[in-house]
Amino acid sequence: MKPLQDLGEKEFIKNYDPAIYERPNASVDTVIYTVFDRALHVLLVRRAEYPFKNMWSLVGGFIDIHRDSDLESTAKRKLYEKTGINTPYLEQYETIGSKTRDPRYWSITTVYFALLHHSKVSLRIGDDAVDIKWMRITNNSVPEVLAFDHTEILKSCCGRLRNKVLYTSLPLHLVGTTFTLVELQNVYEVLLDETLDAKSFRRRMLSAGVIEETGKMKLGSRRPAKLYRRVAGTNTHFFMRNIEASSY
Amino acid sequence: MKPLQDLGEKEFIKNYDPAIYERPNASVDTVIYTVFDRALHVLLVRRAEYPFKNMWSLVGGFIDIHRDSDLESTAKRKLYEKTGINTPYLEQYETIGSKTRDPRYWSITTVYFALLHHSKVSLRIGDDAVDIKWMRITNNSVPEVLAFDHTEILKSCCGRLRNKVLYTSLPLHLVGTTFTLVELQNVYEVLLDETLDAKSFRRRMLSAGVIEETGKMKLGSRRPAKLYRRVAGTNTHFFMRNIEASSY
DNA sequence: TCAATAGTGTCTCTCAGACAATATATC
DNA sequence: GATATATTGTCTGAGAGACACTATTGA
Repeated sequence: MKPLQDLGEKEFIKNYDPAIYERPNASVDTVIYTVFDRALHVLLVRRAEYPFKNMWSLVGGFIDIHRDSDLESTAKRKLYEKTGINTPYLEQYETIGSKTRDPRYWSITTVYFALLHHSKVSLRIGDDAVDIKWMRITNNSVPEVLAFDHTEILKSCCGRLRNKVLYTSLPLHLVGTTFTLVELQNVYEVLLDETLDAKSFRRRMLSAGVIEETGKMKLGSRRPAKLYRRVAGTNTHFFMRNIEASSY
Repeated sequence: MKPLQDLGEKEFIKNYDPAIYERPNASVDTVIYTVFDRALHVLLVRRAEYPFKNMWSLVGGFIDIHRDSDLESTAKRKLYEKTGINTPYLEQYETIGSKTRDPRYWSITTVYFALLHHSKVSLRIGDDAVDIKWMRITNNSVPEVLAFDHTEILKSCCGRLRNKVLYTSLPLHLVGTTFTLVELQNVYEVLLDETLDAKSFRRRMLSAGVIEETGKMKLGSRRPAKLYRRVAGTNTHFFMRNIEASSY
């Protein structure tokens, strides 16, 4: 006869009652970025309920252990509810967990950030919010006090984004499916809050092998500009050298 | 009289019963790295209980909402239990959460990695393990199947470490409090699995301003070598250019 | 033809790689 | 002095910045 302390794995799991331990509450928040009007914007919702009722917060919510198969599913579900977008660029940023960040309980949130082109978005308020808006972020400062620790999270996440722009092709996800190099450069400039040299910028992007000509031109300004697209199947490019931003 | 649906924040929180929602179970795992015998090593413990009883796993455990004030506290507590070290270099790597990664429940784990010099460590088995060991990692391959999804986590974490070594001064946390440049170079070489040019390496490290001479020498080989230390109060240095590893 | 915007030519600078050369200890 | 290890000198090359220059359109 097996001793009690060695019931075997299946038996152990069957008898395991998770409710006997007090556990933190887990949620997911996503910093949804887009660029328009020559500025970085973040999607915020105004909370419908306590705590922090009526305050603006990041887009997020609890993990629904029946609907969500993994963490990213939670992020995508909430993001889809608010924007109607299914497959944005989504990257896990960090996880914050502490006894004090939520007045109700020991709380964990895993923060993602999403990059998307605003043209694809149709904003929906949903049932956990009373309002939704794009908040303009200027000079890396967040002009509004958000619910929970979201102000802090947003600030550090913007720092991370800004930093990654120095050595990656991430901003490709903030322009449309086709774009001119000037448009792409503008996005880089907005994120870095700094003007870039056109020649260096184009050399860098074109030699990275992440974009290709569509053969079409964008008209409407003076000289028409070549339209590019992302090369299908390429991942984010990591440059060997940073953009040497003057203010760093 | 206030309507029921607007009791106010304090009242709302007082009446909030977290147990009515089914929640994921949250834990923290830490990939504890050190370098000796010209190889990267990771600390593993052999699990005392189901699930995955007797299998090797990363150092980790549940968040104790009464003892741990935040996520990093959990990581530090478990790390201290196993190594006796209080203040290693600790960096959050990623958070994995899914319905399937733990056979018992929807499970989340936040993964940290720690860098330390093995001389400071005194291994202790603790009460959730039956054994503990440094596992040698060769050529970025993990030679053992670990509990849960820890094999996968360890592999990707090693990739991240290796990558960060190309553009940061992280390996400073893998050498002793004083060290020679040759020792530091050796650690870089082990992590990158590649020999580096001494002149380039020294130029890079010395111009970064993160190390300083102690004035002492390390004897014992042929020509004595200058001993350096980390400059107090400096953070990890991010180089503007990567080490141009030949195999990438 | 002019103004505006797109796009190029080309010089310099910095820092990584390559590798020969030098320095300082023990034997 | 021979040898092993630490450390330096210096040339080359890639890719970033600077900036003047050319190209292509609409008005």
